[in-house]
Order: sequence, then C-alpha cells, then structure tokens
Amino acid sequence: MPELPEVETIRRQLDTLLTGSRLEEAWAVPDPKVQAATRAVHATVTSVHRRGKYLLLALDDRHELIIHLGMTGTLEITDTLPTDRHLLRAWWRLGDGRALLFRDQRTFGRISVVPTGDHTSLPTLHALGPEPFDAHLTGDRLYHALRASRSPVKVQLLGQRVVAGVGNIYADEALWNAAIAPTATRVGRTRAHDLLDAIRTVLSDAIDHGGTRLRDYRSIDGDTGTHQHHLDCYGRAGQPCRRCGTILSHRTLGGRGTTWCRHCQRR
DNA sequence: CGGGGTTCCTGGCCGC
DNA sequence: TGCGGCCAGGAACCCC
Repeated sequence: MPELPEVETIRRQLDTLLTGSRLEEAWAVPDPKVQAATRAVHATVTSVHRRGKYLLLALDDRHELIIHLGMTGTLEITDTLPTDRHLLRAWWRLGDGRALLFRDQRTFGRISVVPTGDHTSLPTLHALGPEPFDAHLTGDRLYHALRASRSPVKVQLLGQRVVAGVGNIYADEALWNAAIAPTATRVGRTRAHDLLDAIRTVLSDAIDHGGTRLRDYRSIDGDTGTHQHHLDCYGRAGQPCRRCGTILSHRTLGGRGTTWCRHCQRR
C-alpha cells in the first residue's frame, strides 16, 4: 500500500528517468479505472510531481497524467514494450523505445488525464489537505483542522483532508510516536504539535529508507525499501510496546486495522 | 456537506 | 490435501 514515502520514492525516480520523455503510444486494459491511460499520448513529460499519494505527471504543461497506485500498483521502466503481461494494466511507449509499465494485482490503482490543475473528477485529490512538509502547515493549523471534526484522530488522518499522504501504516506509527490514542476525538494544542512532529519524523525516516516493504510495493528500480525494519507499531499487535512494554492492542477503527498501546497512547 | 457504510479485488491464511 | 470463508486496504460512491 504505497503511502507518501513510497510514492515519493517512486516520484524521485520517475522524475530522473522520465522527465523530457515523449509518450508516443499507450495501451490499457478495458477498465474505466485505468482506461484514461490511452489518452496520455503524443505529449512530453515536463515534470513529475506528487500530492499526497497521487503521482502527477505534467504533459506539455497542459494536461496531467494522474496515477494512484492503490494497494498494489507498481510502475516499471523497461527497454522495450512488455513481453510479460502478468498483472499488466497499462503501458506507454516512450520516444526512445523504452516503456513505462503499470502493473496492479488487486486493481485498486487508478489513472486519470485532466487539464492541468483540474482535479474536480478526483474528489479526494480535489479536497486534499496540506502536504505534511509544507511550511505553512503548523501545529496550530493541525490543531484547528482536527477540531473541525469529532471523528477519531486516526479516521481524520486517513481521510486525507487534514494532512495529505498518511495511510494506515504511518497513521499508526505517528500516533504511537506522539503517544496519542487513535480513538482520541479531541486533540489539544500541544499534542497537535507533537502529532505534526511525529508525522514528519515518521514520513521522513521512511523516505530515507526508501519506503516500507509490504505486499507488492516496489519502486521503479525494483527496490522494496527497508522501513519495515523500523516500524514501532504497525504490524506489531500482540508484541510489547517499545516504550512501556505493554502488549500492543488491535481493533478495527474506521474500517481499518489499528494497532496501538492502550497504556502510553492517551486519549 | 459531513459522516457512515459499501464496493472494488485477489493472494494468503484459517479452520475443518 | 482441498476448499469455503474471510481478511487486508484507499478511495470512489451512495445515501442520509
């Protein structure tokens, strides 16, 4: 499940490998979730951006090819058109003969082509909150944003409106790091500052490790990332908390598996 | 318009 | 060993 660190790792590689390349030909399976890929042709990739978990490839600065990897989407650049059609959902032939391939086992990934900046057809992107590393995002801003809803703090983090790019793994990690219970419905000013610090620490550490290897995540160069060795909370239910030794709890919250320490993460 | 529930999909895992 | 059933998970979608 690529979240911000995994998508950012992929973005950096795409930016190096794809910027300046022309998309000459495109193919996609006949599925509305990805069929827009075929409209990204006869255009040059002028830059590769990221917003939250979305990849945005600028095409001649007029359109954007938007890719969301969903749960299991991977991108790969090959020297020729694909011969291995395993899990293949879309491909683009580049001007120099290389190809950009999109594979996706669970087919949750989505591809769109829109006029630059027009995100109205992607409701989550359209209403996306600030990037976690945006200097305009402060602890006070996060405090006020969280206060606007009475949903549990973890549900708000997963909602992408308060801050962009945090998914299930890094929500659990950040809340553990900030010692805030995922079910907390009122987060005070000081703890909002702690939470923003924790989100930034967790995400930047994960980027430094090239992402977290879970399921099918792979970056462009095939690396899987090493952050899974640095997780303190996600995936550790039933094991002792690294802060206090209490066995980490697990429950469903907002429809998502949630791991936390009921002793040191306070409501 | 916010909030809650449902849907999409399939490998992996569990229990019998 | 085989198989039915269930789970994971982001975001679109539907409904109230």
